[in-house]
Amino acid sequence: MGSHPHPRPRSQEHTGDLVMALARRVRRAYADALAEWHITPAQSRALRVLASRPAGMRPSVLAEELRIAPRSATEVADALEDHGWLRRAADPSDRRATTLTLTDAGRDLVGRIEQVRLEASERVLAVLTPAQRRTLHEMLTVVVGEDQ
Amino acid sequence: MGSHPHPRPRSQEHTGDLVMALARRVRRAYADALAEWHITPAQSRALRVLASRPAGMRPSVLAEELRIAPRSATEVADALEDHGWLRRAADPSDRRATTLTLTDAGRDLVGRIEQVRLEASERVLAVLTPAQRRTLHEMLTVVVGEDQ
DNA sequence: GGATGTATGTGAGGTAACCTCACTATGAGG
DNA sequence: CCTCATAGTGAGGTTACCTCACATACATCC
Repeated sequence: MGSHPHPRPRSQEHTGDLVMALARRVRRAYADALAEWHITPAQSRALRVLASRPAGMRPSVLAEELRIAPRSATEVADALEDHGWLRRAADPSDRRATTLTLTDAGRDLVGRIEQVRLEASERVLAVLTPAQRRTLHEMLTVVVGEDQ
Repeated sequence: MGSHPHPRPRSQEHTGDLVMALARRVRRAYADALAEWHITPAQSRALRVLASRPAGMRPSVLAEELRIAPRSATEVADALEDHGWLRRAADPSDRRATTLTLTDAGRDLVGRIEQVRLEASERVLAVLTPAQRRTLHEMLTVVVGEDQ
């Protein structure tokens, strides 16, 4: 079962399908890169969100950022707290609320994750010339750019 | 809470992240397009695989194509059969085996799905010029092209 | 300064789409 | 014919999400 026995034509697929296929490849590369820390993609996304914003984020805001239900953000925060990458604290201004803050270990991890993700991304796109990579990056920025 | 209060810079994200962001958008567009038939993405992928190959495919081959466990292919086939889009039959040459064949309704559905998927894909990429879309398509073909 | 209504985070429990393991029925080779 | 491999599937587990209900706390209006 070593090599696939069907060199199927990719050319009939439309662009959206190619995007999905490439994304699958990138996702796999990312997952491999994250495996050493036993971190899931959702958790790494949460770490990045937390690092990109002032400390003391609320779980509900995290949920909104990750586009998941508030209840699910609690679970992601649980996991990160178990790993010691995040600390919960009471919000002094609202005693119902909790604040989420990265620990030093967590902040450190975000940097290292970003590095291996970047490398994984570059590995996937290595067949393109540098000029093509720039063009691709620009076009994707345009398409993804208009918010929402 | 209507519009997002943070026009965050996308420019710091690397290309792999942009690919993932675009894929999320395409996936959502596809899912919306498929909603009217109550079909999941996995089921639509299965339909396409079945349509792209001679009739009488084995569940194990379907599993391999979809890169899921054989047991999971059984479940996908169950769902498609429940919808009336697929028929199971005994394989005359091997009485352990089952063959999967699209019904007329199933084959018809594949065509209509392909149409709405194409439209969804084009809608997402509409901000690009036709020339840019061609370039993007070519580059993605190259990147995705080398099999495996 | 209570009553009323709303917002926050989380416990409890559900679901979809995958998984592994074990089993039955069948096929293939010595 | 005895052994071993293979095909499909039942049983049950896992993961990452979900909804609903609830305790607590804030906000407002009389």
